Amino acid sequence: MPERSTKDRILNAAETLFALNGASGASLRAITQRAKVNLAAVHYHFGSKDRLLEAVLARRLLPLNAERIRCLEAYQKKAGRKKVRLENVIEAMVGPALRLSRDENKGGRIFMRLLGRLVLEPDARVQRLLTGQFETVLKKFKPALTAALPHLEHKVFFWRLHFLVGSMAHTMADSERIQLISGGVCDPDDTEGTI
Amino acid sequence: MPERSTKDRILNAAETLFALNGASGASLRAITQRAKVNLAAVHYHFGSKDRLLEAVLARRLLPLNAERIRCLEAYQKKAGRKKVRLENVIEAMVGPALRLSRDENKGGRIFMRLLGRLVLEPDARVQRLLTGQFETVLKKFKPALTAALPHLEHKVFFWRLHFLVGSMAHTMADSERIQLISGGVCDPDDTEGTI
DNA sequence: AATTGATTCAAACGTACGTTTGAAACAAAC
DNA sequence: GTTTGTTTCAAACGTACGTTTGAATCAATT
Repeated sequence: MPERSTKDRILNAAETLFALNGASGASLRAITQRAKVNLAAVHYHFGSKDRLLEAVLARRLLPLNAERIRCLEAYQKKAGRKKVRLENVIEAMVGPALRLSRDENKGGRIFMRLLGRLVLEPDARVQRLLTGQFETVLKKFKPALTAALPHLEHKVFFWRLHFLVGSMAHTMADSERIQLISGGVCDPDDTEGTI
Repeated sequence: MPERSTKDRILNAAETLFALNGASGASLRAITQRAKVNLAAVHYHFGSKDRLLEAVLARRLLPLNAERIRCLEAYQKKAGRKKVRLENVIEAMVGPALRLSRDENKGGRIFMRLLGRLVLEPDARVQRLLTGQFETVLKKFKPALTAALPHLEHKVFFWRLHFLVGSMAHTMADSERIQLISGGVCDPDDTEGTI
């Protein structure tokens, strides 16, 4: 394997352990040990544990959300004056995330699992981090979505969105449980089936 | 207010703080302080923090699951040789939980929120605790459910169950987010609407 | 009043954590 | 070869946590 920089080794180890044990459950000592790096390196390169988590998120979330917006705008351009079809709006939203989650060498699955966990994380700073990231995307998508679903009440729309987020978070965070509960009938790695 | 026993005061404080801050995020010091009880009282009455969490869960989960099974069996008795209708099976599953969540003086809402959080909690012991409780219920409900949905593949069935659990967990744990994200259109306290 | 058992209390213990420190190792420029 | 700035390292610091301890308090019994 190619020797990566200290910074990247820390980011990768942190991503994995944050995903497995939660943000407060993964200690810097465990992370630096896994990354084969000195404990103080985290504070040298990132400043604190919180900022390390920020960096872990930003590394994947910034490109992901940029790609989502890029996709949506491509559909909007293609549609011209007409509204974008619902399935395309959804594709622009979910597609980039799924493509990332499949891109194993970019740590996709692990990151998705981390994301699912963090959505339910109690910590207030984590929540601010996430909603801040998501709000910019939501702002872009909301008009397109409401236009594509004119017959739907606002209320119903938001509830559906809410349930969808919950399902996604649960699916991403707990991909083992369904295997256990279903007695092995369902395969969480079957990404196509999941969609 | 009626002065309750030390044990109950601890259970109530623990339930609230576990729900607000997560199982590992709520310290015994914060719990005992809220309960106006000495720190050592937790270990005297419950033995350890883990067993305190168990007690918090058991206090509500045992009656809840018993009620679920009781409801289902009542429907089965009424149906005689015929199979129980799907909506009744679901009522037996979700109804008792919702009735509990509405029963404010039994701490329903708080406990539901705790439950939603714990489902996504990384900790392995917590998971074993929950799945252990849920399995007995699932065993009772599975035949009734598959009978009520004969046309559905096993695979699809379990996926739907999985998504449902995720939605419920998210809804129960994060009742504030939908208000924030919807700009106040959705009211998380509107239990009827939620169903 | 004395005894017993259950409960409460303040204080301490040991451990794990995030963070800080100051010196050592390293690399590049002169 | 010396200097300069960056990166690594072992060690320690302070804090918060779960847990333990042993004495004090309380309530009921004899």
